[in-house]
Amino acid sequence: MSQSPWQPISPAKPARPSREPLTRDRIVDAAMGLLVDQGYEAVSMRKVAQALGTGPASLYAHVANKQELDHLLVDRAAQEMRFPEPDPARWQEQLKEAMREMLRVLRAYPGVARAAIGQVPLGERAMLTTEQLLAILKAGNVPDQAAAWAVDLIPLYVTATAFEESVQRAAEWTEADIKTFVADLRTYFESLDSSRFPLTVALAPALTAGGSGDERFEFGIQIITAGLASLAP
Amino acid sequence: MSQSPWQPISPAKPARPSREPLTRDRIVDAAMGLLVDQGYEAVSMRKVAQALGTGPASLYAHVANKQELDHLLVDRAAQEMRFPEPDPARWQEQLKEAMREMLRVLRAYPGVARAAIGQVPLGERAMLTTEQLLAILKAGNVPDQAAAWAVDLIPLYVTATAFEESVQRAAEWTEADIKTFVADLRTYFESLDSSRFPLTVALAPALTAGGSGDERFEFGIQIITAGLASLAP
DNA sequence: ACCTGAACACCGTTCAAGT
DNA sequence: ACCTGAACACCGTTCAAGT
Repeated sequence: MSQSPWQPISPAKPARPSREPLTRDRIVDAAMGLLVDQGYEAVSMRKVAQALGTGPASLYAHVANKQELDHLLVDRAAQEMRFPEPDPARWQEQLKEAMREMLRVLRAYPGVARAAIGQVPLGERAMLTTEQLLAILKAGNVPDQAAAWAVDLIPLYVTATAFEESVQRAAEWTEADIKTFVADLRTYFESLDSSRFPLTVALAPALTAGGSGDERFEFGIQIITAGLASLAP
Repeated sequence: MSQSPWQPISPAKPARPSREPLTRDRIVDAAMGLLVDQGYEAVSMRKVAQALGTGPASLYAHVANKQELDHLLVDRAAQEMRFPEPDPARWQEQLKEAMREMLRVLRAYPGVARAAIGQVPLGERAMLTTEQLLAILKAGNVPDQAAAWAVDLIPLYVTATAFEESVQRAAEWTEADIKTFVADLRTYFESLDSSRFPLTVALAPALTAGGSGDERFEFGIQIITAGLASLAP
């Protein structure tokens, strides 16, 4: 080492703001960091800029606007999804595995679902997930038009599910809070006027079952898979 | 007329703010008015207050917060939904009719879907729609647990669909803008590297078909109905 | 009890000015 | 070309003070 280790040649810097130039990637990194440990609400242009030691205006040289940043977050998450190799003999189970994988990643980044909802996924990585879903559907002989609409329906369902969960998470509910809420809800349903709400009263236990969300989700992907299978020759 | 027509007995008022007392209903009326002619983004506590000739703080005596106002808007819309009388012989078609009716109303109040997404519908009118959906499913002999989860899945799908549409509407796209966008999208899909995106390229026409949304929605409700039917004995 | 003005702690985005 | 400070036009919510 010919160079002094305790003092670089370039002039001293204000310690904090590492003077690496701003890039799209650094902005997305910072935004993802905020999202993971403070939730989607914390992902504002101002807070992202602050995390990078600069002002909000600086971001606009690299990102068109907040919406584009949202798109980039979704694409970053899509990157982590891993789908099975299409196998015609197992396509229905594989479709379910793919949907579970999508939900797994959306749960790992709570808040990404909020950025993704109602968004046409045109990022490169998001489009690769579409391609892979199409491959599984084609392996199952689902007709082209049905497959095309299915790759719209599937992310819509999975994202909406993750979004619902993230709303609860944002309220910082613990497992116990949810349990209490579900129990209260059941009592409330049972207490309704049974001449006006006969089925809500009678089905109160079923309506409040599957609180964790996993069973509900399994039901949903079962419905979608069975519905698609009914269209395959 | 014993009273001077040009000067009421009570002291002159600034013409605009009719001094009817604030009520929940008046607040929801004003919010709904804003939502209908300026979109969901215009529904802020401040703008609603302004429309009522008062300040934002005044609303908090009648409405807990913005979230509760959102719930009230959803319930107001739910009130307009009309469902068919359950008929065991026609339950599948009736279920589709019910979903079309839900979408019809959500489209009539563009923006309500944004307030409804990820929200457990606990308003009285919203719960009546749940009750009526349950009735149709029970007419079809769908098992209790499946029916219970279905009344979660169905509004989730319909609301997510309406939400997607409302995002486009909020961007103030005309019919022609959408046509152009879809055409560009198709060209884009076709131009992709077909070794990485073989199916996206091959299915480009199918992926961009059904731009109006009606065909896509019919596909979705067909999938859901068929999936549920597969669970009925 | 209901209403209000003013304040607090935030947003996204733009723009002229700097380097 | 990239970055910045300051400003613009907004948010939801709270609170002490009024009637």
